[in-house]
Amino acid sequence: MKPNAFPKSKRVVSGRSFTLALRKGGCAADGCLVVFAFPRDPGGDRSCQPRRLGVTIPKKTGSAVVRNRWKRWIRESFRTQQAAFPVGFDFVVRPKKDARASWQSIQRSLPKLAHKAVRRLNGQSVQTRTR
RNA sequence: UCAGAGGGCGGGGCGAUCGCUCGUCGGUAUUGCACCGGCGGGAGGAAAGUCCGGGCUCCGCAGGACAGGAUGGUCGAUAACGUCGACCGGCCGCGAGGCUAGGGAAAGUGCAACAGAGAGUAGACCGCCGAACGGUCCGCGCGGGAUUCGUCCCUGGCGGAUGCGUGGUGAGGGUGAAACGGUGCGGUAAGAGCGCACCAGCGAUCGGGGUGACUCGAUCGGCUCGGUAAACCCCAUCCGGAGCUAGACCAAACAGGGUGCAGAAGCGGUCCGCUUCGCGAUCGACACCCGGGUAGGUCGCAAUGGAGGCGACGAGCAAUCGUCGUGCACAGAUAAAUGGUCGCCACCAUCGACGUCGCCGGGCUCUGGUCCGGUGAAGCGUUCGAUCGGUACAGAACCCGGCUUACAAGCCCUCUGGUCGU
RNA sequence: GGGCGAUUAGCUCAGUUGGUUAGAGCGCUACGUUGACAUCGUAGAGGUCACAGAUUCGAAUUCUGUAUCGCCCA
Repeated sequence: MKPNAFPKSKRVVSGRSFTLALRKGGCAADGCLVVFAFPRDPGGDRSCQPRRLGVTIPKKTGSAVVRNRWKRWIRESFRTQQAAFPVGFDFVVRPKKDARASWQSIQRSLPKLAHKAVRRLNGQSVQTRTR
């Protein structure tokens, strides 16, 4: 497989995965994006499962054209920098409320937020285990 | 050249690279999913709003009526429409043209604030009038009575004055969005369609034109009979309901039901048996089947298809229709494809050159020009260059016909009015 | 995709057979009361009735279109 390809296996497809990530996943945000991370299969070997991306854009963001632009920019920046993301996680990305889309800011903050979300998820799970 | 009216086109292009989606062919793999490569297709004029009308699908349905909703000049077009075309009437504009829910108010009910005298078979505030009735005053004369013979009183009559009361009036003033036709003459106490003439409007009849809305003309009539139906309402016409998440099919897992004959082997639970072994019964596990149908999937869903486009011919004023031709185009996602980056070009804007043009000044020439300088926001350009400049509105989700709304820059056609020149 | 509803002062709401100058409460401003504040009293400001067009003599109200917001079904 080509390194920069983005087929369906790298996308979050089912509604259940979305709700899982949004409910139980680790969350990180900055001025323009919110990223949720959730491990794909906690029991299995993580390193051989690809990272997956899901984008959710609420209708309040704007017209269909604006929403399409958000989604395409997010997808594109994931596709071009996917090596920089942690392996074996689902990432669900959502635009921050009232944020204005911009190609540069998305590209900059997406991998950073992904790492941050994973870190928070790990800390959270450690806490629940000790409890 | 300025101002304007109507209509149409158009919706940036090419390339590189990294990606997405569908189809197809080949390969890896092969139960399948998947991956790789080649080729081909991949947003719009509004895809939008969901305001109408259809197709299609399911449900309901003997027929009709009521309720409710929609439409509303006429004729036509159409699968249908609240759409389109032509025409008629009304209003606006000098005009080209524009707007028009434009049936019925002499079926019925209702409404009209404030102002005003009065708001619907209305009404007398100011004003005008003094005809009629009453009152008061004056004059005249008749009759009766009294008498001091001067005259006085009473009764009713005639004439005049007054405008006090009862009244007449709808012409004038004033109010209002709206006040029951207009002008003139007659008429009258003053006036008034009270009468007459003409005009406006309404109705009826007759005649001409038109399929029709309607229109033109003549005669007669009552004399005027208002506005609002996007107030209730009446009339005519139309409408069964829901919608592709319609609907059809396949179908894990879990639970349920059924079958597993005879013999043999054999796992677990329970029962028979005092216990063990053994034997037997039964349930489960197991295998197969059944209906319902969840997760999920397939079809619906895309060209032997569509009320498609284009061209020719024909019919029609036109909307549109008919015939023939035409590989001319047509995407199909489903957490939802059509994108990111870069380069070149195009167009626009701004700025600067250059050219041209106008104006001013000067020189030469000697009246035709030419040269130099200055000047120009709101002059021009088949010129050149620059800019981290700008290039709209907007994204298919079953499909069509319309309507409405949004829209950068650019382009084209026809027509009207004015100004200037010839 | 389909079906409903709303928009009036800074905020929450009234406002019906269409009628003069659109109201109420809270808030705001000023003055008074107090040594000062709260409370209280008096006065005042603040409105393109979401926008545009139409009907009407007259529209917040009726009709049509547009915009924004909200709800329901799945």
